[in-house]
Amino acid sequence: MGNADRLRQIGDAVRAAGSLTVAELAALAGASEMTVRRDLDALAAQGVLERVRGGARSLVLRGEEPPFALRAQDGAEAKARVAAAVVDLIGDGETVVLDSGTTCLEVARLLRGRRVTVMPLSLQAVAVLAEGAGQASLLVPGGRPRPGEGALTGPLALASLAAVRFDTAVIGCCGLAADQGLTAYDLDDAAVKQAAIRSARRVVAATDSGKLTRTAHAFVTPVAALDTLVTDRSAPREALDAIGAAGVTVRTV
Amino acid sequence: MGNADRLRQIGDAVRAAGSLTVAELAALAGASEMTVRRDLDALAAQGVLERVRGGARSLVLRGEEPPFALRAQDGAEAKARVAAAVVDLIGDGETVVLDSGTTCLEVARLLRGRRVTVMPLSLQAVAVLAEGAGQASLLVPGGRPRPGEGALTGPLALASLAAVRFDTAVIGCCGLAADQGLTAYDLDDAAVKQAAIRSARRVVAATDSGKLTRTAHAFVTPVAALDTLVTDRSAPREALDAIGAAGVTVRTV
DNA sequence: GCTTTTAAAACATGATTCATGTTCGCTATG
DNA sequence: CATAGCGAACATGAATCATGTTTTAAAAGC
Repeated sequence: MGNADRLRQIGDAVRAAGSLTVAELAALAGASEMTVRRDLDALAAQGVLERVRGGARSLVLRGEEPPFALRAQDGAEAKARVAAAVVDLIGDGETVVLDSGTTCLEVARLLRGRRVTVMPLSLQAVAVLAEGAGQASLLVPGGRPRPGEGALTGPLALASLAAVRFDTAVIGCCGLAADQGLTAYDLDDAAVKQAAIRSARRVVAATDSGKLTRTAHAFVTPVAALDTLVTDRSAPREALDAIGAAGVTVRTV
Repeated sequence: MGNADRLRQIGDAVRAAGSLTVAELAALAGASEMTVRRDLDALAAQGVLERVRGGARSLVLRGEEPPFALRAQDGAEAKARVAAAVVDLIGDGETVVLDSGTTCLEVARLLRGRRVTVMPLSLQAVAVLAEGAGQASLLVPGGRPRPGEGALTGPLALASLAAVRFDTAVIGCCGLAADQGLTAYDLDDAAVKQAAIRSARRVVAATDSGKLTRTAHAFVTPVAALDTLVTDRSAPREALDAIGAAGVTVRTV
C-alpha cells in the first residue's frame, strides 16, 4: 500500500477534529473526494473511524487506546531496536509466551528464524510465525480476538496459558511506572497479561519510552514482578532509576 | 501469483518421478532454469518438496496426504459449490465449529459475512475470518498447528473444544464410506475431529465426491454419527445410498 | 588444489496489478 | 421532488511482479 501516510494524515485529522466532511479532507490531503472516500472506507474497516453521510467521525474517544493500525508505525524504528534487544535475551530452545501489541509483533518477526517455542497472544503474531515455516515451533492459544487488535482474550486464552509453562514471558504494555506498575487499556487484556506472567519463570517487559510516562486504566502487575525492562534511549532517566530501584534490570537500546 | 499452473505442474512432476533435475523440469515446463529454481524454492517453502543440488526431491510419500497447497486448487469449483450448500444449512446466530481442510476453508470465506459465531480449527480459516472484521464473531481454539496444514491439534485444541458447545460442526474428511466411517490421514487430526463432533448438536460433513471412494488411516467416527453429508454431483450413487441408509441426510450440489 | 557444474545476485523487461481520478447513474435525505 | 453524496465503471500512470539473461560466487567431483 503506497498511501500509508495519507491514510495516517486523514485518520489523525478526523481524530483531532472529531468529525470532518469528505470535502474538507480532500482539500487537506490534496486528493480527490473519491480517493478520500476510499481511504475512509479502509480506515473504517480498520476500526479507526466511522463513516457518516458526507464525511467521517472519529471512533477514538479521548483517553482511549488509538487503533492498532495507527500505533503500528509510531516509532517503528525504536520498536525494532527494542525488539532486537529482547530477542537477544532469549536463548535457543527456550519456550516463550509473547504478548500482543506492536512491539511484540516485531519480536515475533525476529523470533521466526530462531529455534524456540513461542505462544503468541495475538493473531497478528500468529500469522507472522505461521508463514513460511521458520525454525520456531508455534503454539496457538485459544481466545476471542479483540476486533482491530487481534489480541486473544477471554477464558479460552486464560485456560491455554494455565495449561503451559514458559521460560520467558515477553510483555508489552500501555503504561509503565514504578509507582503505578504495568498497566493496560483493556481489562481482558490485563487478565491475559497477568496469566502470561504467572506462567513464566522470567518476565521481560518490552516497550518504547513513550509508555514510561503514561498510566492506563487496567492494572496488571507491580514492576517488582518484572525481571527485565527493555526500552529505548529516550526514556526519562528518573523513571528508569525508579524502576531499577524496584529490582528490575533495565536495558536501553 | 500468476504462475500457479506451472508450480502445480512442477510439483506434480517431482512427486510422480520422486526426484528430477532443474534442467529436466525446465524442459518440461518450457521455462528457464532460473525460473524453475525460483519455483522450487517456493514449493520447498510450502513443504511440497525438498531442494537438492541440481534438482528437487519429493517429500510426499506414497499413500500420504498431498500438501495443502496442492489440494487447494483441486476441484476448486466443486468445493465452492459444496461450501455454499453447507453455509445454506447454517442459520443466523448459530455457533459453528469448522474443521480444517480446503473445503472448510471455503466455508470460512462464505461465513465471514454471516452473523454467526465460528471456531475454525485451522490457522488459514482463522486468518480468513479475522481479516476485514466481517459480521461473524470469531473464537480461536488453541493448539499446535500442523506444519503446512495449519490444522490445530494437540491437547490445547482438545481442551478448547471441550470448553465450548456448538449448534453445528462442519467436518471435512480424507475418506468417507458407509462401512469404514469417516477417516482422516493424521491421528491428531482425527482426535480433534472427534472432539468437534462431540461438542456439537448437529454434524455436517462436507467433502468433494473424490473422498467417497477413499479410506484414510485414522478412524474418526461411524457415518451414523453424521446428520448431513454435502458433496458434489459426481459422487457415486451406491456410496451415497449406503450412507443414506445409515440415516444420514445426503445433499448433492 | 583445480575444474566444472550449480546456485545465487544483479539487472533488464514485459505483464499485471494498484492507486488515483473522472464520469455517470443510483440512493437517500431533506 | 430536488439535491447532495455515494458507489460503480472506466481510464491512466505508477508500482510491483514474473521471467529471463548475464555475471559472480559457491559447491561437488576429480
